[in-house]
Amino acid sequence: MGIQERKERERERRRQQIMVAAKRVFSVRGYQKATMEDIAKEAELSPGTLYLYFRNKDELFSSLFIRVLQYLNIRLEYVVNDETEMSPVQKTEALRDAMYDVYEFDPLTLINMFHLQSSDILKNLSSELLTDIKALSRNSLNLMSKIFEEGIKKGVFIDRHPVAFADIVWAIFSGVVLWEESKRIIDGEKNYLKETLGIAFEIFVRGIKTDRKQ
Amino acid sequence: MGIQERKERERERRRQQIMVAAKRVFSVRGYQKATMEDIAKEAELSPGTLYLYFRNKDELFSSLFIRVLQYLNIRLEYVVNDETEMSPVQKTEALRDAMYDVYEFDPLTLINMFHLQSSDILKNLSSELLTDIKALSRNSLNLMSKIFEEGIKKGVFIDRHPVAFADIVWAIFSGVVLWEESKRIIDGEKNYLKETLGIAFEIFVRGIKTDRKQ
Amino acid sequence: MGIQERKERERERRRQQIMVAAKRVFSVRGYQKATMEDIAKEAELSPGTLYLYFRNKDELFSSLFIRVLQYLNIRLEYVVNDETEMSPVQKTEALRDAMYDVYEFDPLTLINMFHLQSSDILKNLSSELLTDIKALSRNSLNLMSKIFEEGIKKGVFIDRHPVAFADIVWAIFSGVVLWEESKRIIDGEKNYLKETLGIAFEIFVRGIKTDRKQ
Amino acid sequence: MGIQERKERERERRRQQIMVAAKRVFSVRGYQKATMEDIAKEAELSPGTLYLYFRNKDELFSSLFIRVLQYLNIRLEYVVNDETEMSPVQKTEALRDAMYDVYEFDPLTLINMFHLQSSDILKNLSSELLTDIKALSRNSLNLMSKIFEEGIKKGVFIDRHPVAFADIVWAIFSGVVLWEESKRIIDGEKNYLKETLGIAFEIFVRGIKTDRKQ
DNA sequence: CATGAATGAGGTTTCATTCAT
DNA sequence: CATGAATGAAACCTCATTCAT
Repeated sequence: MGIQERKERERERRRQQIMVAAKRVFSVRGYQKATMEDIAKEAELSPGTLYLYFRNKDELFSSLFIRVLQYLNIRLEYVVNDETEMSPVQKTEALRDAMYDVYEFDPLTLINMFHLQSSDILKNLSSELLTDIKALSRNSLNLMSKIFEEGIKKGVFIDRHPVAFADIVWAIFSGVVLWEESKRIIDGEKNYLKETLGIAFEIFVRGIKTDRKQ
Repeated sequence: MGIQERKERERERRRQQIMVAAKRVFSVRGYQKATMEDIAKEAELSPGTLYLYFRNKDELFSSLFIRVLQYLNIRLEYVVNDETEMSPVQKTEALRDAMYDVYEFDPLTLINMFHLQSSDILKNLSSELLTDIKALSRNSLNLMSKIFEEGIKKGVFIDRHPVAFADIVWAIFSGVVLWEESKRIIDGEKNYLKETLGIAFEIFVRGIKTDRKQ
Repeated sequence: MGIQERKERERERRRQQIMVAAKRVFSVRGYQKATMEDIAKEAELSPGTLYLYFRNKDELFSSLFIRVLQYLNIRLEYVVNDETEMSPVQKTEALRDAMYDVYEFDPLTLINMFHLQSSDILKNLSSELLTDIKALSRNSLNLMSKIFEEGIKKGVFIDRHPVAFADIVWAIFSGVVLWEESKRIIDGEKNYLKETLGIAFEIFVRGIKTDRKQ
Repeated sequence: MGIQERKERERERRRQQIMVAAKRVFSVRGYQKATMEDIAKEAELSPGTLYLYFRNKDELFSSLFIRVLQYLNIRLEYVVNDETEMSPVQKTEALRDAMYDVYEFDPLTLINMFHLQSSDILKNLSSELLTDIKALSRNSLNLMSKIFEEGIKKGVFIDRHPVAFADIVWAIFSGVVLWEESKRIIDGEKNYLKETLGIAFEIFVRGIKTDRKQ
């Protein structure tokens, strides 16, 4: 391992350290209320150091999205490229589980993604980051739609454009997550994400099957 | 009408005037970027006056939710208490249209409702307001679940707890709105909310019907 | 005096109060080392208040120039439009005295005007302010050149373009001021501006006269 | 050459290397906007290394003045000790050309010299550096005044104290440079330094000659 | 009741300087 | 000697909120 490479690795480690701290702070405080000083303190670094690794607060925030989207893509690819001869319906179940794991991987960053105020944030991103986010988003949509495409081809799912299905899955997922979270906030109750997501997916799959009896 | 009452009425009028202005400003700017001065200017009042009607910015913001929830309840009651002998499936279609109108009534306040940063906001609410929000939310859930209850009773929908269905409808709705909005933000494209919402509802209803042929 | 007018007057008074404070602080500290908080403290106001009257630090700084340039123009017009039948040479003496008074009016703001770092500042000005500064600068050049134009017409001064003369007067003036000031800084000695300026002007006028004997 | 001496020489080379880089960076960016990191990068060194050769940013900045003043002195000595029997008036022309070359040698450091904000800088200098600057300044004044002294002795120039003349030459020079620069900044036009300086000197020389016809 | 000028705490970001390697 | 990552003080500016009129 060259000295160059070691440095690069060290640098990456620091980035991760900061992102982990940022994730925690943003999760607890939300984007606006989280201060760079909070994050620095959480990372046990000085505020100035953060700026050696991230151009500004927006960019630090956004880089967290990338992590989640990357994880999502990995999980989806795993489902799509499955070698074990899963049926289309089984694949939707695997999809559901993948979505659930994505949520568990980083619940609060994910929620922040749906955060509309991010519109302001997105505008200020370096085009580099924005391009990455777009690419990852599109890729995950494409992967999901492949699942439905296959089901349609095999005559198991009704014949609608698979991307529309993928959109709806995304929407259901977002909706369940947000709805559960918002109930949790208002009521202080624990959430039933797994259960609700399960039912929602079941209903969805029932709705797109060509024949009721499996 | 007593003098007391007239005063109260006048006061309410002012509150509404401010809320209308606030809605416009929050919609365009988002919660954080909207300043109290912006809102005051929009309402053609002075900043100080706002504080005579709302304790602080959070409370003003939150009171907008009430408006949306009230509108939602009115629309739902209309569907539930329908006298025209609509079938359960027709009622779900009416429900879909109601949801769509709710979105149109005040798209951005609604989106902000799903806004997790509001978690900070919700914590700072007067318990009075919070109680109102909770009550209205529950009421709308109950109204929705009545539609499904009826469908289940009539054997048209599968036999699951109607509140679960209502939750899912809420989730689909939230998800479609947010997903469409976020795509609109990222791509700068126009949104297809109506279309996507239509397909999602259709799939949902297909999924909960006991038999394919109506 | 209408209420509108009184308010406007009050507002102008505050602006002046801030500018006076700013002038003092910039003079002592220089542009970069002077902080808005320093100025606020000097004006016995809070930092935020400064921003109600000036968009930002640059604009506050630049507005001081306007004051000096306005004073310069007043003095120059007085010399140019003189009714007392001064000879061209006498007018150059009046010009010299005017320049000297301009320096006394606000020595340090004037010095800051020659401040090259202001190049950065000038770029950030509102075009409104920049336009004012340009206009005032040009006007003072024009006024000065009128003095020389008259002398040339009367055959008292050699026939060169009067604006060139005006430029040189400005340059001599700037040069004397800066040179005196820099000597003062390095040596801690008192300055001899009046004397040096007097000699410089005398030499200048001798140099442009068509004939030694007046 | 002892090992001690070689080290010293090596050290001096490094200092020069840094100063050359600093000159370039200060020229482009101005004192405040130039960062130590910029300079380090330009010198292909690390920021820390700069501090092994210069106590701080101010001292690095000021050491540039020395270079300019040294060059000025070399040029002036060349004019004063001329062997080619130049007349006093010709010497003033040579002086003018020398001043012009000084400006070309390092325009922006020179301008920064007139920069009053440097007052803050000068205060923080090591007395060693300050002494050097003073000595070089005085020396150049003395050299210039010798030119005028000779002219006075020969009856070509009027009988005033030669140092006063030297002061005025310095002032005219400073003034022209700054005035030209500030016009360039405001108008974005190219500068006419050579031309303006030429006219100013011509007028100056005309003004101190005892007789119009040479 | 209404005003709106003033407040001042607090946020983001920069950069001269240090010090462990 | 040289490095360069890290520091942290300090600057500018915003804006929710107050209070004298």
